[in-house]
Amino acid sequence: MLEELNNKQKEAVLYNDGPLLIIAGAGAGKTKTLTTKIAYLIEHEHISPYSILAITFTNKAAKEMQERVINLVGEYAKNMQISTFHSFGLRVLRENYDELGYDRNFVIMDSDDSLTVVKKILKELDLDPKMFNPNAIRNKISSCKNEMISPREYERFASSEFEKVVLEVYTKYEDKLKKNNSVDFDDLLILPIKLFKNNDDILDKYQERFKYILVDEYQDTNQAQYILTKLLASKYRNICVVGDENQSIYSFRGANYRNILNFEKDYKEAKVIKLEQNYRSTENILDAANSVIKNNSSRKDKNLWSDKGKGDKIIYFRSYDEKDEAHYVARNIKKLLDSGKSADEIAVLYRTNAQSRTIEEEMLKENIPYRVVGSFYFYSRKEIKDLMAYLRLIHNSKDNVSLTRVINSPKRGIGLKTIASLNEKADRLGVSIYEAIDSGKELEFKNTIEDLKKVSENVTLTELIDKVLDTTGYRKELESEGTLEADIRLENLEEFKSITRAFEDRDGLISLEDFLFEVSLVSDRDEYQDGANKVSLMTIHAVKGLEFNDVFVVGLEEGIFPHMNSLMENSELEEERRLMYVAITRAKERLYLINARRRMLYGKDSINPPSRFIGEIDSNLIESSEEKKEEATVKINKEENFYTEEQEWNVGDYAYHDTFGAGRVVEVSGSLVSVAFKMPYGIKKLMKNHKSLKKV
DNA sequence: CTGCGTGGCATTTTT
DNA sequence: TGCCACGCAG
Repeated sequence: MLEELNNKQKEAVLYNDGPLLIIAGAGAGKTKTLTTKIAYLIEHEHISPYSILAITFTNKAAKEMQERVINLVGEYAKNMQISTFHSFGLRVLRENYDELGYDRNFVIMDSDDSLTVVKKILKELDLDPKMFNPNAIRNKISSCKNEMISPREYERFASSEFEKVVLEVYTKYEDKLKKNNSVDFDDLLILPIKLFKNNDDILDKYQERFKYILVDEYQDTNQAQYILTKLLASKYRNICVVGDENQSIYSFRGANYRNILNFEKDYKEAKVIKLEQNYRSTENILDAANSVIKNNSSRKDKNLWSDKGKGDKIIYFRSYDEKDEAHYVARNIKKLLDSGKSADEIAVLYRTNAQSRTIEEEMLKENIPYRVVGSFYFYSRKEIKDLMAYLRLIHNSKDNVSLTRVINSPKRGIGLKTIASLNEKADRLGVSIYEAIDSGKELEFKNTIEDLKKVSENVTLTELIDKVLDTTGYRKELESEGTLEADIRLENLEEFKSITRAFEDRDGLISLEDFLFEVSLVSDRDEYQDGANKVSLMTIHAVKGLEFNDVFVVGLEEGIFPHMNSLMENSELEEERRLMYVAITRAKERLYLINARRRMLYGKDSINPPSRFIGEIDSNLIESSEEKKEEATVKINKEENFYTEEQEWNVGDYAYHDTFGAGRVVEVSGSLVSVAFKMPYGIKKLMKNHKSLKKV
């Protein structure tokens, strides 16, 4: 078992007495170390799998880890608990819903549902959603919850008008969820904490059960996850966390990489082991990653190295526009495929989902097999959400969110007015909307659901779905539409049935309850399957933990990557840089960095200077693509026709100069502007309308 | 209540 | 650019 490990990894596997922090750089064999460690605990330390809790970042990672441990020690290992924080929280909740004041059949609301609730509350409060962005409010509520700030506590912080609105919405939001017998994602972490804090005996039970706790991707834990871990580990202190602060990319949803930097303060007796040998990438790629990340200030010292040799240089290509960029990517992927490389080993990475579109079009044109991971994933499609809402309603009729979603879909002549008055009645009587229904077309709807409830007791889940689609008229409505779009929706519903069937094949019968819970926590990344023999298109956030021979990073422009919204705060810029670090370290053999001189953005043409991250890579590691030179000359000639119109300049504007690169206007006088460029150029006086100077 | 058209608008990353 | 909210006519 230990043979395949290096010394550091071995040390990490063998140390099982007390807190352990494993600092593992990208590609340093972290998963291997963790799985071997678990296997070792079971086989050599004779720890019951039942006492082991391992937390991973995705459900898929959990499943893989479990499989690998089973391979090492056999089926016996099935009894261990490997899950994400959220699934673990759900499990605790299902075992203790009563103490927390929920009904057995509570439901989980996804972020879309939460947003719907927030919008609804704004309406009830008669607040203009244009003045108070529902999304921003939802995010604020979520971050409060993740930092364990209750509405009552938030009262002390809320001073601005926006915050006061948040406070009001937050209070109502919590109230509504409870009344709906539903919980949101954040509750899955917070409610267990509440439970443990208020019931020593229950906490003790879980501490006794999970004597060994392992947490992967520790740099991405938020406050709630941190506390949850701490509570569980505080008795036996056998806690092992693994992470890399350079790969912390989720602070926007409350992750705090300092949790990893502070581990040694929390556990004074902690042992620290660094895994610094990278088994994934060539030296050039690693050097590039290191030279980028060293521009960040707060990090633990770490020195990633590889014995794979220098390898190919990093290829940089500056395209004319986003179409040209996509074309370049497609052409080079074609070359790779023609030379016998597998599509599985190629990835195109971008900062924002919106960028996938152009790439996708080009892949279609060039007939390259591809898949887009994430973005518009299966469970967020309208027809799937509708079907899910029906199923939830059958399971828990108090679920007002699901009810309002489907009460008029397919059309039943129940409009906004009817729903509003039902809502009001329900509020008045202190019951759910479902319970408040007693007449009209609504009653027909209610009867349909009642019938389905009875049906659900005697049929399999897959059969139930057919019944739902038929008796509600949902299928019929789609069929009568006859559009291509409707056909796709029908196909998706069939696809959904094959998922439920797979569940049934796996576990025999699956109950509606188990299914709803299982499905509400699948993420888009969980859909990612190996061996599809397709090129992967995904955001850098989605690619974490994966690796490819050839990686194309597109859109490396100021304002896109690093993203516009992160330029003001240094901490946010550093997060973008970590994102760049993650992107680079996905590549095993070849890395392509690409950007566009101009690009359509929000319907407008915009010109962006190259990303600063490119400049941070030692230039001797980079080779400019050959194609660049030919194309660039052609394109530059083209460009000259475009930019001769008057340019208005103001102090503070960002500018881009063909020779001097990115700069910022420091003075405007007459027909001249003074622009501060990066060293060695410094401040230059230039003609306002010169072709070489563009506003960014 | 429903369907259609328009105009205004915001656009990061997601368990 | 594409989505969504809104207003209007049937």
